[in-house]
Order: sequence, then C-alpha cells, then structure tokens
Amino acid sequence: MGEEMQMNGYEEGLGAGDEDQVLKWEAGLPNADDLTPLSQSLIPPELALAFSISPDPSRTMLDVNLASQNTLSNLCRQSQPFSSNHLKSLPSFAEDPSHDPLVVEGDENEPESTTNDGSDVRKVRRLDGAEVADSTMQTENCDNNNNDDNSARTLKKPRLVWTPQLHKRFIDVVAHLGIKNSVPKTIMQLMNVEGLTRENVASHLQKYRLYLKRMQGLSNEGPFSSDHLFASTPVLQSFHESGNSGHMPLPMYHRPLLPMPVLGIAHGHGHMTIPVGNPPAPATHHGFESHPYNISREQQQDWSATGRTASAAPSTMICMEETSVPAIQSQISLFIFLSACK
DNA sequence: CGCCTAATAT
DNA sequence: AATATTAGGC
Repeated sequence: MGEEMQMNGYEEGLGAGDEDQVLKWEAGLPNADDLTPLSQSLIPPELALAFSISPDPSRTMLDVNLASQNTLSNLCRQSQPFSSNHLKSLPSFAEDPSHDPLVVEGDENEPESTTNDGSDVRKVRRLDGAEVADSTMQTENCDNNNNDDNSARTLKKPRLVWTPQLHKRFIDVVAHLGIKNSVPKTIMQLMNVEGLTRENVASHLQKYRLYLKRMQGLSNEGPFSSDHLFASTPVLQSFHESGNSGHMPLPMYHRPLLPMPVLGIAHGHGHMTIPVGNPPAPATHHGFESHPYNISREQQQDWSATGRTASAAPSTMICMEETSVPAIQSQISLFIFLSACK
C-alpha cells in the first residue's frame, strides 16, 4: 500500500500505463453492494434538534466518493475544489468565492438563527457546490466553463440532487413526523443537512406526496392488497381517516415502496451517483449514536455494539427504544423496497 | 409576515 | 423527469 498513491506522472498525459492503473484502482473499489448501505439516520434527527446538535465538518467517505466521481467524470475539465469542505460551518458569505454564491443569500430561511449567543443552532447550511454541480451541471460546465468564473457573485446554486442517501434521510424524517406533520421547514430541520433549503425540501415533498397519492390509489384498486404487512401497522389509519384530529402525533404514511426513483442506489448504467450532500452532524453520544451520512457498512454494524452492549437485538430495535416507531417502519419500508427493486 | 401547497417554469 | 420558482391562501 502506498505505492499506488503516488501516481504522479499522471498529468503528463494519458498512456497505457494509466489505463492499467485505473483498472487496478477500480478493482480495489468497493462494488455497489458495498457502497449502498450508506445508511445512518435513525433517532438522531429529533435528538439532534432537541439538543441543538449542530453539523460539523465531518466528512469522510463522502469526499472519497466525490473525489472518485470527479476523477471519473473529469475528463473534460479540472476537478472541483471540494477542498473547501471545511468552511461549511460558517454561515458566512464569502468563504469560498470560487463557487460560493450559493451561500445562503437567497436563502433567508433562517433569519432568526440568530445571534443569541452565536454558537448553537447553526443550521447554517449550504450545499457544497461540488456535490451537486458535478452530476447535474456537468454537461454545461464542460461546454462552457468560461462564463462562470467571472460572474461568481451572480452564480446560481446548482440544482440539488436527491441522492439515495439524501432521500433516505428525507424518508426517515417524514416517517418520524408522519406524513401529516411533515412540512418543509420541519423536515428540513430534522434532516439537518447543510445547504438544504426549505425550498429544496418543499419541492421534493411535493413530489413525494404525489408519489404517495399514486401509491394509495394503486393499492386500493389494485388486484389485491398485497401488503398486509404494512397495512396492519398503526400507520395506515392515519392515512385513511384524517379526521382523527390530535391523537397520536405519530401518523405515518404507509409503505412507500414503489419507485420514488431516488432510491435506486443500485448500479445502473455504471453511472453511479453518489454525490451525496454534506452529511449532517452526528455527535456521537454514549448510548446513542447518530449516524452521519458517511458511515460504511462496517460502522453500521458497529453500532449495535456501540449503541449498547446488547449484541443480538436488531439494530433497529436498539435505536428505537421508544424514540419512534415510525422509524422502524421506515427502515422496513426501505428494506422491502430495495429488495423489491431487484 | 412566514410558511405551506399547488401550479407552473426550466 | 427532476428541481426550482412563483402564486395564493392561510
């Protein structure tokens, strides 16, 4: 190890040797199966919010992914300056002028993040440009990368890409809140993703609702109700009789299994979109562990050990304790969905 | 006002 | 199709 790290002559030009290196490199990469399980979530959103746990610049695999992505798709231009990840913790506006305008200028969502003491609720979010820019604006960038460097201040933020990870987080939060209590602002806060704006969430939520609606329609009129499993959960009713005002604040949607596409993490056309946003901040506690976006499978397994000494119980159970039932359902739904996708 | 949602635009 | 932006209504 270490030998490959020093591929320097690289910029000299592309040669046969490079190809080999690339292949080798690729071989060493985890395959889709390994990458997929990038889940985290569970519990923390609420706690995080409650405790004002703020996001911190933790990043790891994400950057790796990002970097690899850049490497791969970067044939037509220089790589993104994702080195700027560090500054994410500042609300400021001009940390990184290069592609920062997105800062939160247009985002006044949190005017009151305020200045109380100046050190807590930094919902401060901003997307990393790089994250989104890459997969979404790629084409454009390639074509004309000349107009953006000078008009930096008027730059528009790149479109948010709802990566499977992001979507999962979204789903988890919605599950916690219950579809009924899920409104953009709240979701956004619980998701706790830097750079995510209320508008982003609102838009996605709208889409998600449409999706649910479709689902609902289908499940009702479909040949036969195939998912009693979920239907039997305490969830359904809330959906059905919305009249039940103010009772269990934990309503929830019932199985979102169909293709709200975003979940198609799997391998598709070797396209691999894992740009993920900036992970929220977890803040690992003793008994609890919040998982940032970037946890790998190993880490995931870890938690059962970490979260508590009970080793056998399903992670879900452990985390849930009494935190929220919906969370489990969310997990299950996701699982089912993923299975179904195959 | 701020936020939410539906409609519309890109 | 996926997101963003706008328009209206609380």
